[in-house]
Amino acid sequence: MTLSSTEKIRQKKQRFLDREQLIIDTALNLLIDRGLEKVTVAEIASKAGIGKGTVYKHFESKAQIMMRIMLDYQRSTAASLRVGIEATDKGNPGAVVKAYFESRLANPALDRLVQQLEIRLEADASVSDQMEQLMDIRRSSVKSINDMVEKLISGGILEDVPPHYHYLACWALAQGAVDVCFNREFDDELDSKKGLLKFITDIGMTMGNKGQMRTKKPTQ
Amino acid sequence: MTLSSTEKIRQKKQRFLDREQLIIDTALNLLIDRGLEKVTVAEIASKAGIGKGTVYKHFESKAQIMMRIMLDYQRSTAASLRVGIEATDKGNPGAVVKAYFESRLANPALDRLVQQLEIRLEADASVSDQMEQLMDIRRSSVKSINDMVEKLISGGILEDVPPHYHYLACWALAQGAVDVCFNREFDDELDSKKGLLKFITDIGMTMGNKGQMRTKKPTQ
Amino acid sequence: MTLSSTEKIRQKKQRFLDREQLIIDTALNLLIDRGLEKVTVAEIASKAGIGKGTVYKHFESKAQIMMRIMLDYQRSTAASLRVGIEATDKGNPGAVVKAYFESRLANPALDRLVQQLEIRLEADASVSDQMEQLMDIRRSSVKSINDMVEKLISGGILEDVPPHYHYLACWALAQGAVDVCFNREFDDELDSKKGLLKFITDIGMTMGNKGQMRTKKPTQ
Amino acid sequence: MTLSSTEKIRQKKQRFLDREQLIIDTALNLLIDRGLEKVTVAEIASKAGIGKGTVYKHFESKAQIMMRIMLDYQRSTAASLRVGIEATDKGNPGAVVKAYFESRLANPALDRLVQQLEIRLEADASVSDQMEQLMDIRRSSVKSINDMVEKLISGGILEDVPPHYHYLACWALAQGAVDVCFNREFDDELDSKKGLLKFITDIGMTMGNKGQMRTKKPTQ
DNA sequence: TATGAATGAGGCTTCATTCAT
DNA sequence: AATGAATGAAGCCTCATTCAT
Repeated sequence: MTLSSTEKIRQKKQRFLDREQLIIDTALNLLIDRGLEKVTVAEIASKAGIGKGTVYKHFESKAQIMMRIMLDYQRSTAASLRVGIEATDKGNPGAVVKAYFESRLANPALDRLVQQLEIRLEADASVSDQMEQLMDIRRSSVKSINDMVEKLISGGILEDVPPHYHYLACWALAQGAVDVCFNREFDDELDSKKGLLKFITDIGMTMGNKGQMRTKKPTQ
Repeated sequence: MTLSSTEKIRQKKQRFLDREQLIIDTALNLLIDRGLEKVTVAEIASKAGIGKGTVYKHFESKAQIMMRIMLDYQRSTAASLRVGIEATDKGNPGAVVKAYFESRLANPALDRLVQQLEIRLEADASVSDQMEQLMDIRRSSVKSINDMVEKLISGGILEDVPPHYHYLACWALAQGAVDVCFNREFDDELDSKKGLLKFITDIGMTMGNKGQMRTKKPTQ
Repeated sequence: MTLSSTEKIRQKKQRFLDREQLIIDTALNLLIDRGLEKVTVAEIASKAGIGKGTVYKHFESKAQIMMRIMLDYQRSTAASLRVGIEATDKGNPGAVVKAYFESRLANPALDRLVQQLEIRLEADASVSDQMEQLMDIRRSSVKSINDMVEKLISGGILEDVPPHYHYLACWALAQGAVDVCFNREFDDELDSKKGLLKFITDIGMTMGNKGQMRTKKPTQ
Repeated sequence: MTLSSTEKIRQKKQRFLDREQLIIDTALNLLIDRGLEKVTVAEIASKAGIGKGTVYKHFESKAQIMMRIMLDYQRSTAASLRVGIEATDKGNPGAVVKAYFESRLANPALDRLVQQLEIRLEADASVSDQMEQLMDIRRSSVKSINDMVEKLISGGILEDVPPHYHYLACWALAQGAVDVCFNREFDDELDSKKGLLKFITDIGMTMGNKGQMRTKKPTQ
């Protein structure tokens, strides 16, 4: 049973792409396990079972591998968000926030890694193009959220503060929720962990909601 | 007017300690300005106006300098916290949280740096002793907080969930608040920045308070 | 109209040879344009529109490609020289020198490249066989020239110094003329360039002539 | 017998500079012996008996070492030339040319190496500053020569062609003379070598002279 | 005591060559 | 026969740390 020539070529291409994904996955695992600055290209290659040179057939540099991880993650987060926004549009006001928290908390280690990567690559001119792409995706997500927030403010559901306050407060809490997973006081059993994250997510979903909080200004 | 021998020795010690502080301060500034992985010992020495070898008279290694920055910061945060706890004991329930947020948001760049440093040094055996010290300080702070939270729960002020939920939620939000300062969507004018941080701090101070939120469970 | 089997094979061989020439030509252009050490086999293949593996069907190594360029050039120079020698034999004493200069100055970039290649490959054992071939061609040329020079010395036309002095002086000047084309002080207009090269060639044609030079302009 | 502190510091600086010269010398020898592309920084360090890192205390990069060799050589050639120009000014018309040939032929291997280096570094942006310096020195030399040539043309000593023809022709012949030393037909005994180089130098000193050359032997 | 020159392990990247398809 | 993905030796350079002065 022979394969056609085009079929063979397709298979080859697929193997090539698979290998690319293998590199990403291996790099991702190593970066999460051993920390941003401890992982070398040689190690990625060796753990992926390929030669060092092969890595450079797929990526121009170590920075590009990292950048790719960031972009993949940003795209996946943005997609989750879009689903959440659609659900909110259909009348479920908490859906965006929930989607947002869920997508970020689905793999806290990855989320945290991506934060580290962003700090690391921020000033790296060699990936500025991809960084710009990433910012584009993010800006587009943020815009969708802000549009939605404005609607919810108009609808009297959210407190009337500058719309991005809501987004950024939510971002901040999610960020903190991610980090809390790595807090050393938090080596608890899984149940407790889930409970806490739900506790925090609930805060995220209600904070800024009109009426429910701040019946009294408690500060100062 | 000659100085006594002991006085001379005291002066010498003081100069030595001043120099040590100079190294710490210089390292701190460089680490904040140029990022964790870009700063070399040579640079610290040069910017501090001393020789590289001198740095090693004060610190065994680069990691020890970083560790020292962490310890200093942890101690200062713990002190602020103690003040807050005392105020809360005297009947101002929000004071701890406020103190906590204020101490962490007083210098977000430093707070963030210390987070980075912790990740960086977590697995570094050469500083495990100091890391243990740091954890001791932290555990002690956490214990004080949890004690207080338990009182507030008993007093019906805070929601009755495992006490450390309150602490960790608060920690998470503060963490997020720190990070939000470096969010690229957040290059706003100062006023807006202050407003947002107050918005977030207020959330921190009310979240978990009984009665005010969660009159309806909004999730699932 | 079907082709005979031998015809098909001939065509195939021709295509193979064409491809070989294509590789040589592409390599040559790249080497001249971008410099000896900047050109990679991958680049040659890509610019020639063939696969990297194919290059290795034609040449055992990168060094062999370079060697081939040298041999081709040496053969072509030797041929020009033979023509010049014949003309000199027929009574035109300047013809050899003129032919020699013209063949080397016809493409100074190529001549210079070949010099670079020779330095590069001199000690490369993997091409010592071909290098020996090249030396054979060269030795044969030199012998012809020396024979001729001896006749011209006997005939009282050239100064009576060891015959190879004349050849080597001529070689030196030609070498210099080639290099002068790349001298940075020499970014002149074309006219000036031509004038200078003629000036130098004239020197080459008269130098070592007995008694006097240039009482009459001897060229064209 | 103790040394003063300043004296100690001076010694230290001197040792540092000596080491720098050692690196240059070692690099020079290796480059000449084994060819431009075969020499690695590790090798230079090892042959100089120092660590690899030490090389980088003295030079920013391998290219800077090469550049330094070029600059040193250019400066030394320029100095020889100045002496020759002064002698010519004092009434010895051949002195410049003689000085020029002698300085270039004093160490043909070095001269040739510098030519190779120039080709290699021409397009290297990382040394463009030093390359500019080098060109400045060279331009200054060329200007002095052209001034002198103009005087000699006015004085009826040199043929009336564009002044830089004389310089470039001379340059070309010197270049060729250098290369001839490495010509494989030229593995002669030393005497023959000297004779040939004198033959060529004489050509250099008479070429372009008005009326006639070599009615008298003009050298030495 | 303070210094900074010296060190070399270790990181990233390139590229000639091989070989399975 | 043609291809190009895979390989890994080898090169350049950085920087934490040491140690002689």
